[in-house]
Amino acid sequence: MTDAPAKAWRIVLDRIESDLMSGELGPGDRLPPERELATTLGVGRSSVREALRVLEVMGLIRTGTGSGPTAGAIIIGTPSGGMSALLRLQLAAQSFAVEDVVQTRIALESAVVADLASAESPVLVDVQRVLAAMDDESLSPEEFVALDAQLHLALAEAAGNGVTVAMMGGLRDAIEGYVARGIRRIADWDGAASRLRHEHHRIVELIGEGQAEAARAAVTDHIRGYYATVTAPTE
Amino acid sequence: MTDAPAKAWRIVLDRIESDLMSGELGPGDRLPPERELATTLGVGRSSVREALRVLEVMGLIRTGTGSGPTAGAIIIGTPSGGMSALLRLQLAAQSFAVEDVVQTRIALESAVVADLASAESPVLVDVQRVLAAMDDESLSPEEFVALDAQLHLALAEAAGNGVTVAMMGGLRDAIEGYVARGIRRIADWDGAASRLRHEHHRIVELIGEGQAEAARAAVTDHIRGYYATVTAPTE
DNA sequence: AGTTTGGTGGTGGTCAGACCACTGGGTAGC
DNA sequence: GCTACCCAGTGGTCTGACCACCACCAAACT
Repeated sequence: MTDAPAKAWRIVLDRIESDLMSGELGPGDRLPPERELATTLGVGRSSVREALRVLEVMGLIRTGTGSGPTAGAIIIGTPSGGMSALLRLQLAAQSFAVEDVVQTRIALESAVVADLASAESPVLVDVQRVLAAMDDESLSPEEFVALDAQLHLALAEAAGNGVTVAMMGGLRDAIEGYVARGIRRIADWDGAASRLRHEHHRIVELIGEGQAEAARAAVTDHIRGYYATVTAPTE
Repeated sequence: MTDAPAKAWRIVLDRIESDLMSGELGPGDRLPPERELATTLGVGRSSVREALRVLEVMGLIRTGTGSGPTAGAIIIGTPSGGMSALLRLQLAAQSFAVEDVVQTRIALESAVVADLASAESPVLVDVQRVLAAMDDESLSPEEFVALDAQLHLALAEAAGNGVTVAMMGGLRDAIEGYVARGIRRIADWDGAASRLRHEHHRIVELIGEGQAEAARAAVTDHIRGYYATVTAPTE
């Protein structure tokens, strides 16, 4: 009873995970060809492919046809892709509520800015660059939203926490559909954009001044107001 | 050039995601049989299986053989495992650092306790139950750690944020291996356990008193101390 | 009648083989 | 020397087949 026959695809997945943890495989390395993996592990090629598909969607590998350096399954760490795919699907399955996603985003991002504000000399060049780009008042709503995503991600990256970056990116991607739908319903877009710009500048300012708690509060209000704006009906 | 031929398995994945978002599919529903999906979408069964495998690993569906209510691919209501699988793999691939995972866990959990402390009358029955169970001094380290995981998860569940619950569970699972390895190296286990017990009680106490900031600080110290204990060498 | 037994159909799980598209390098021809 | 072609290796896909499993049900048995 205890020896449940391991599913073939799980054998492959476990083996690759084990090789990753032992250092046998690392970023940039190429996995053996599917056919070779199949014979080596004693499973069918289709089972190998099922495992590789999981790794691909989770953003661990990138597959390419043909020959040469870009061909084959290559280990490449792109955590954001897998995270957003996971969150988006669970959101679609109604396992997650949009409100919870927003709240979690606040929790993460407020920690990020508080961390940045407490840092000696945070590196905010990317943040400042995006911040300046957003000051262009001729931006379309879509462009503005895209830059907004970049800005918040730049903040997370400045904090230097890869996990938080991935999670924040995933959370934002997951509800991108909701945001895009809400954007078009905003009556006073210029006013809303102006307010968001001001809040962005204020947050970065507070970080620079080292006021962690104030920055945390500002980010909380900013995000909550952002989603209130895009979800609230105009009528 | 613009019409990149969509990969067959992505057709399946997109279709299922679309059906989920439109409400065509929901928790508890059963997906069509693999063979039927294949003919319906005009792809091979192997491609369908690759998509289903992704959904399964992500914790969205559960597959079962035979016939009856447990057979087929069924949409899971409460997701679990997907997040931990993703984080564990990314951790293995060195895309994530353990330190970042710990830091992110602190960000989430401190927000949870602050939220609970600010709540009118948080429902902490589960928390209290686990807390009491952990007072048993005859617990083995393994049992203690398992209960510890339950306690922290119970706190997240009390806050009522499904996303945070999933993320915290995933973060903890992902580094379970590190914890388990570190546990065995602790010389003064009884002392460490005693300290952790005291901190747990203190945190719950602060929540009850509505001291959000103090609870946040206590949780931060608690988690950081926890990982410092299990990662620090005994020598 | 009630019970046991065996069949039956539908499900996922797996494998083997085949073919295609793509890529890069080597080779034959110019 | 240069160009064009062919070739080998890779992932991507489909097809067909077989197995294990399980609920249901009819036939056989008691």
